[in-house]
Amino acid sequence: MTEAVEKFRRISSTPAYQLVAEAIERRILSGRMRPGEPIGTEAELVKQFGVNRSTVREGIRLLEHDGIIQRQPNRRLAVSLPHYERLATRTTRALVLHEATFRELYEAGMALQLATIEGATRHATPEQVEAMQENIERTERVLDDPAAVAELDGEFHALIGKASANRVLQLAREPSDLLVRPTTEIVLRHVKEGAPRLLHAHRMLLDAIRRRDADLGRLWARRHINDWRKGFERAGHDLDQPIDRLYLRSLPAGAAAR
Amino acid sequence: MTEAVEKFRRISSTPAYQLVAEAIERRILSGRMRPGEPIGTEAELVKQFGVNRSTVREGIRLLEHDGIIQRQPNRRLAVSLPHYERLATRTTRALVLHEATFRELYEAGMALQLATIEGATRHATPEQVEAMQENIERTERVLDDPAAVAELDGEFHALIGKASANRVLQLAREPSDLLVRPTTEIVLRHVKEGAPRLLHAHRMLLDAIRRRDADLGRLWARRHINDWRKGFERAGHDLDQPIDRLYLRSLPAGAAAR
DNA sequence: TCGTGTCGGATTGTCGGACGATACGTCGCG
DNA sequence: CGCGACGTATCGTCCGACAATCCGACACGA
Repeated sequence: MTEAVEKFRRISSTPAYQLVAEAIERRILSGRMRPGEPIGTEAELVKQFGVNRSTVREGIRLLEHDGIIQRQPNRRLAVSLPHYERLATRTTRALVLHEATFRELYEAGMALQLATIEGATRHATPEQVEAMQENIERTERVLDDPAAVAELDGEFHALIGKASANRVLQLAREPSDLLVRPTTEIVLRHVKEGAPRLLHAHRMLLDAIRRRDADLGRLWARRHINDWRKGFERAGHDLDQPIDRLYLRSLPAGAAAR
Repeated sequence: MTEAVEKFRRISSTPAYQLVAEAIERRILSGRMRPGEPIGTEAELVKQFGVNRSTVREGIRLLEHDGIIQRQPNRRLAVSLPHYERLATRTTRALVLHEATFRELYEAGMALQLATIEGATRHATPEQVEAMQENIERTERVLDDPAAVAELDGEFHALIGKASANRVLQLAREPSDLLVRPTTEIVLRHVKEGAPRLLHAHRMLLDAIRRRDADLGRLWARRHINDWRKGFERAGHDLDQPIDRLYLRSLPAGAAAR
């Protein structure tokens, strides 16, 4: 089965606006430009690249959209660090479009949460512990309001994420988090004992972090997530259904390109 | 500490090109447009939105860049499913820019790999097992070529990822994978017994998948990753150094906007 | 001195129009 | 029937232009 003729790749020239974006991106990634450093104005880039302003603008938009460059209050362009949130939003959208199921979310979330809590038990700073404590106290005060509790639950897990001191993990975890959050409120609405159980789990997680007891942390993380799953099912949802519908209802209006 | 005056939010109007992007995105995410379905031509969108073509183009670029719309061979625009690779590339870049360390990569990678292999032991199809077997055989034949082995190692783990049948996990795992891959070659170059050990681990992982033995899979995944870490350190690298340098050397030329 | 109104330059967002290149469908010819 | 020429549609790129806004400078008055 020798090939008689050598095959050619599909020919395709890269459009100029992409070349512009790649050129700037390479310079940033190479470390030659640090965050905060200004990129030229559009007019300057036009001169440097020798293309039209429209072309430059299309190229810049891509990087701006990715968050690796940003407009300062001056309106001038500057290198910047991409925020996790933006990335997570993209990933979230992709998962919705691919119609990933809640079961996939549950299984992946479990693995990620366990690793996160373990990191948190090892690396949490006193300030972070303090913030979690404060979060718990606020939760106590709004225990009857599912939306507020769900909101604070999200915040609590974000705090644990930060405390894990592992950015790779955080970036991996955030999308699942974004997808779980909207359902938490739904679960709390259907399961009366949901909020107290959630609060108790948070207390135990914080306790584990304070004791720096990874096993205890994992135990309660597991329970906490299983609570969510049981509540989800008890609320009449099927774990094998795709994520989309429930998620979209709570998609913030301007979440798109932000 | 009551505030005397009520503060205003920072005022900011959304530019038209973003509104265009958001409008189209919402329609896609809502499910009203399915993948493959054509969006109008630029001229049509100009008429519908009542803005200039340049504006439409800037908006379209963003969605095109995200991979949720795509140009067909016709050059016409159509809704499409974002590919994991593209998302992973973004996340990867973000991690490099944030100067995440190899230790974070190692810890997160461990958690993700363990979960992935567990999923694979449960869900791998015969075809996927076959593909892994074939990958192992190819690896045997190029055992002296670090670059080739590293390449096949990446492929092997991608196969396991697919076999896990968990897209959330896959999306979470891919960025770490992309970052680990370049270092594998470096490790193999410095550690003579690296390639055979890697091959053996792959064999054992495949064996575990065949037996559907999750514990065995986890065991070998753990060993496999620890091998990588030890090799990494033995090659003279510090686990606490940021990822950038090593990564960028192997960044493909056109990886940027692709 | 400090706050305020004004002005001009710089920059961006948006616009309208234009051209060449390419993909596709059609049609006529052999 | 096969095949090449031709016209149309669409995109990538370019050009020039204008209003809105931001910034800095400057003068003015309390």
